[in-house]
Amino acid sequence: MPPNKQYNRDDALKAAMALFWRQGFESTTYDDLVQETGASRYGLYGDFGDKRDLYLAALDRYRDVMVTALLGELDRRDAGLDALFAYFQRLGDGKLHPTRCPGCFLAQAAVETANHDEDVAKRVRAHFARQRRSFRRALENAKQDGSLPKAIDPERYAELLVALVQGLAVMAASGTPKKKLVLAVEAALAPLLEKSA
Amino acid sequence: MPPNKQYNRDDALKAAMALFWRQGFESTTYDDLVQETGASRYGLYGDFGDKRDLYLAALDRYRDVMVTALLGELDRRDAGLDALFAYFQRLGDGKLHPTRCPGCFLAQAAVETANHDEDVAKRVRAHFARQRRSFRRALENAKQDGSLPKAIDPERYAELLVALVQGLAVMAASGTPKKKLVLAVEAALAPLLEKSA
DNA sequence: CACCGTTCAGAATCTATATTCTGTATCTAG
DNA sequence: CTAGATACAGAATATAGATTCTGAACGGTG
Repeated sequence: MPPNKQYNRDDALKAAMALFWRQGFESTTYDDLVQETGASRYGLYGDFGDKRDLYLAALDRYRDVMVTALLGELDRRDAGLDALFAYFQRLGDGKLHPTRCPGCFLAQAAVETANHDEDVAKRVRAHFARQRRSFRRALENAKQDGSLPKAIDPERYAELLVALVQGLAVMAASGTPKKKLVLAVEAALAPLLEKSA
Repeated sequence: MPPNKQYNRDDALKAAMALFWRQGFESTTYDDLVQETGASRYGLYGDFGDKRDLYLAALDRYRDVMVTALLGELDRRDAGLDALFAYFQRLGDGKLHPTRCPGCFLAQAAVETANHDEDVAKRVRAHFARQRRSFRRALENAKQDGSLPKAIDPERYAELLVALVQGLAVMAASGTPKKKLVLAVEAALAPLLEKSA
């Protein structure tokens, strides 16, 4: 056919991301990727390099598109408790998952590949750090303006929220019903709402 | 050499568990297992069956030995807040990890293999349910005897703790320093200690 | 001391998979 | 309309890994 490509690089990357996300790195074959992306082997190798390169590109896309959308206003300097609540609202909505993949791609990468692959490990650490920073800043801003109960320590609590999000990802990935996940989130956010009496 | 086996079935299973735990299912080759267990291919196949069978046996051993030891008195009907705190103490100690594998084998299985393999998924679900039950019972017992702040809802909070533990596993597996994990635990347990004023 | 069953190390096999290669169709440019 | 470059599908290659098989070593038994 083609001096003009038959597939779109970004669409292919999106599809590859979804597939890696759903199946993990090792269980996904290059044939799977060719099929799922609708691209040609030739095109994929040309555009992205080998399987691992494509995986890294998929992780980066996840960070840039999915994580960024999820964090939303929580990424801003002036984010407060509202932004934090909105974040967990979005997390539950699942509207950000048009791909219908449960869990978090980066959490999966943390468990499956970060051990073997330093480039993956770097991305995972950076992701956790970003989350931690966002949560902590929101809590500290809230502390400043007095909307946070005295008992809450921003640094500690940010760490708890980071762990919570990874934990939710694990549970979601293995089919825990959403209702239970919502309970966990409620329990985690409740202490932030108490009267600072 | 041998009408008498040269290796011990239980030692081999222990070693296989540690290896799967460290590397995951797909990244672990049968040769790795032969080497690490010190067993012979012949013996391993004879005793356990194929790679997947051995993996399932390793998961079961993890449940029976590691998880059981970690839960400890928290598994008892009359466990209370003390038992809960002791549990998290042990979790941090790492004394239960002679294998020096960070994270939780079952959490890893949840992410890597539960999707593809219903037998793994069953074990993962059962594990979560067991944790959930233990946590919840301890919290409910505490509520009974008045040692739990009114604001805490046992069901919700148990769910949070389950998610927390999985999250800690993810973070530990990807090299988050222990200090941060301790902060998360402190944040999660603090609300259980407040004056029930 | 010979035999026998058991277990061993490692070779052989068979399959799956990543990666590269080939011939061909297609489009654009001149 | 032709040349040339591009991208395609799918074949060829190469490698890795799971599983099975083989000949030999060992210890018990008569």
